[in-house]
Amino acid sequence: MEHVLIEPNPPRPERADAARNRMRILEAAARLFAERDPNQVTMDEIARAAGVGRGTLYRRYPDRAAIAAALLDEHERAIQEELLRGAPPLGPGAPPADRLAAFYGAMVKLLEQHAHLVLGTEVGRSRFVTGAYGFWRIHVRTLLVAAQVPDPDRLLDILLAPISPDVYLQQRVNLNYSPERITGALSYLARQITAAPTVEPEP
Amino acid sequence: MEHVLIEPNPPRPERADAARNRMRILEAAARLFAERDPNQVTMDEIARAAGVGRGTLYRRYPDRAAIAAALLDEHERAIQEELLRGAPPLGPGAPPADRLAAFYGAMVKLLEQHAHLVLGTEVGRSRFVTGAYGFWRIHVRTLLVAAQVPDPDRLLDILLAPISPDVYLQQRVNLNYSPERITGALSYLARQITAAPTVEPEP
DNA sequence: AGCTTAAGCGGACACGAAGTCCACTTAAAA
DNA sequence: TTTTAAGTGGACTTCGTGTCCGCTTAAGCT
Repeated sequence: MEHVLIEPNPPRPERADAARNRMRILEAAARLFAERDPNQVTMDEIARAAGVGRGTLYRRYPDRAAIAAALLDEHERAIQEELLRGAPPLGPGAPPADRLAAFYGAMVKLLEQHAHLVLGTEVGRSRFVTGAYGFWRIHVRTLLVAAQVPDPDRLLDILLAPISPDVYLQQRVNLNYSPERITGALSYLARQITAAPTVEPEP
Repeated sequence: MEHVLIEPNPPRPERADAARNRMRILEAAARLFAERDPNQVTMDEIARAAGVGRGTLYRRYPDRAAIAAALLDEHERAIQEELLRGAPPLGPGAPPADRLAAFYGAMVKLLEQHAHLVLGTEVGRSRFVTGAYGFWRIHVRTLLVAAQVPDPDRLLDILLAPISPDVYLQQRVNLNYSPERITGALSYLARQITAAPTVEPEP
């Protein structure tokens, strides 16, 4: 007996018109998201801007968040690649404190360009279930372990909280802080958190 | 010439039926918010649960956020009072590191009881424009100044980010961390951030 | 007590967005 | 060319929001 088929559902290649429409949708959505608060952009608008029917849009993307996630995907992948195999201090080789600071720097750069999009991906509590969030989490964990921070797990979500899109926009837009200033603050946080503990942990 | 009237609009006392309905609304909303995700509770539901018409509800509260804010108000006031005039380490008198840790502890306690409500107050980016947020901000600033942290302002929103309701619920519900563990992590953060800087600031 | 007035009330209504459904079209394999 | 099913698009249903306006009633005045 021979297993010719291993994949449970052999994925048919995408049809030509489907691919064309997918591109149209992504382009139209990118444009709309850029010029306005993504959460105010309606699915209908995106469909019309893409020259596509509602049904077509919903076929692939169940909501705005899915579209924003698709648009964000490549940028996030690029950073993930650099974290794993790029040059220090972002990639391996530098001390944990420097790498953590560099990670924050990369996230600020990402947010500076695409904060709208990241905000657009947030539907309810969705941020934490994204694949990307899990990746950042693991990365930070590795760095904290390397820095010998006690009980690193409890700190992960706390350290990722400041790079949520709304906190970033609060600092950037409402308070008019420069990206450099925010990066500086996060570097400070990175160094202080990876420094030797000031008090002994409970016995 | 004598100023008899200083207040520009002498506020008439609330009418009896109005007061009664306000209480009904608050009670009904508290119940609904407690048993379900506040953002899924509709204004119409609240009105019906309170035995009140839609118009009556909208007269006082323009949206869910306003109701949640009203419900939260007293609790937040209580904490603010303690921060200003309570016993150390929450109130004045203790070292800044301890006070910051105590502040985090108080916020965890608040979130533990009313995370739903705090979540309910969030409509769009509203969190940062609340009066309470401004208060926490000033308080933390005072502590950082006392601890001689360099350029404290840049750190304020970063240090408040971990006590946003969604980050708290992510740790508490999704990850099943105990409140004590979260408090512990935040205490660690408080101590490390107020400790002497590990590297010199830029010249 | 009766009268007056405006705050308060509540339900009907208009509007807009979400999401579904299904008959038609068309790419691509046979 | 025929076949087939993926793909399309727009009409339709459902649901929540917020407003509007005629009626009710608390409370001040005489």
